Amino acid sequence: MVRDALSLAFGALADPTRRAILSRLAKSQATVGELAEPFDMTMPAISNHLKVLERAGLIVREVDAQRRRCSLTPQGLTQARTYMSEVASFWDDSFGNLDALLARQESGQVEAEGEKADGSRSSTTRK
Amino acid sequence: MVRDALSLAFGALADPTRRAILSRLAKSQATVGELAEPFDMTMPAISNHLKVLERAGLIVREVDAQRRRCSLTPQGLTQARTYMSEVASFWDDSFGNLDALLARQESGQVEAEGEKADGSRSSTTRK
DNA sequence: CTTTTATTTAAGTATTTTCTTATTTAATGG
DNA sequence: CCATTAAATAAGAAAATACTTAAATAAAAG
Repeated sequence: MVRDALSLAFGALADPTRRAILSRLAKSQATVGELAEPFDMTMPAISNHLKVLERAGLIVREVDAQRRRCSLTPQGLTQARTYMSEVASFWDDSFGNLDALLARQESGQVEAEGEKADGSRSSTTRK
Repeated sequence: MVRDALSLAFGALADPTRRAILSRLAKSQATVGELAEPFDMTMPAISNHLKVLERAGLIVREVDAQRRRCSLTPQGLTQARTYMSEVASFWDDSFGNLDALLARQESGQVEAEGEKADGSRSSTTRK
């Protein structure tokens, strides 16, 4: 039940409503009500999405009288991007040249393959 | 039930076992059995994780006799990284760097405001 | 052929997630 | 004070996840 930070961040990003909220917040901060407005969803549902985003370190909420002003925070996103760069370094030049990767992909070139795995025993059922 | 590509990718990344599998595959491709080996989990469980990673466009499986050789594929990861860069552009490089934001946040100043949402009736219950 | 190896599919269950409606908290404004 | 506004919490239901064991498939090896 105590998920690690990366799982929380990626889990939070795995939902279109939450991503839309983040995109909205990338433009400017907003109150809960303002964030809820575009969605056909009740406030408690949005409130819960915001809780998920907050626990993931993607947003922060500051109290302003009876409103909660939400804004983006770098933490969660930074960690997540770092992890992805590590995995992507397999293709990705020297550790993080996204543009180069995008260019390669657009031109349909996918490279990779090459190294062989070592030998190892297998487990069919339980361990 | 038909999730969008980004949700599939982030959802796939939101699990430590699957991330470990990806990290392993970033070193070299491997068979299902080899991938299962480090985990205290049955083969069907791993098989399902691989299915999730495949549907997310993070890995591909090629048949080699009775084994399935798994390797990373850029698609899913690239899309996910692109999305994150967009959100992160709020702070990030070109659009005002991270340090600037941190400074702004530490000093309690949160910028933004400015645009007003249009006439928005609040919805306490349903919409 | 029959057995072994590698992996998937099927079926069932426990847990988590994502919504809902109803209620509560708490600050503002008359 | 009392009504309104803004949001969170509670309780509960439906669906999705992440496992399990058992059985099926399919190629390789004897």
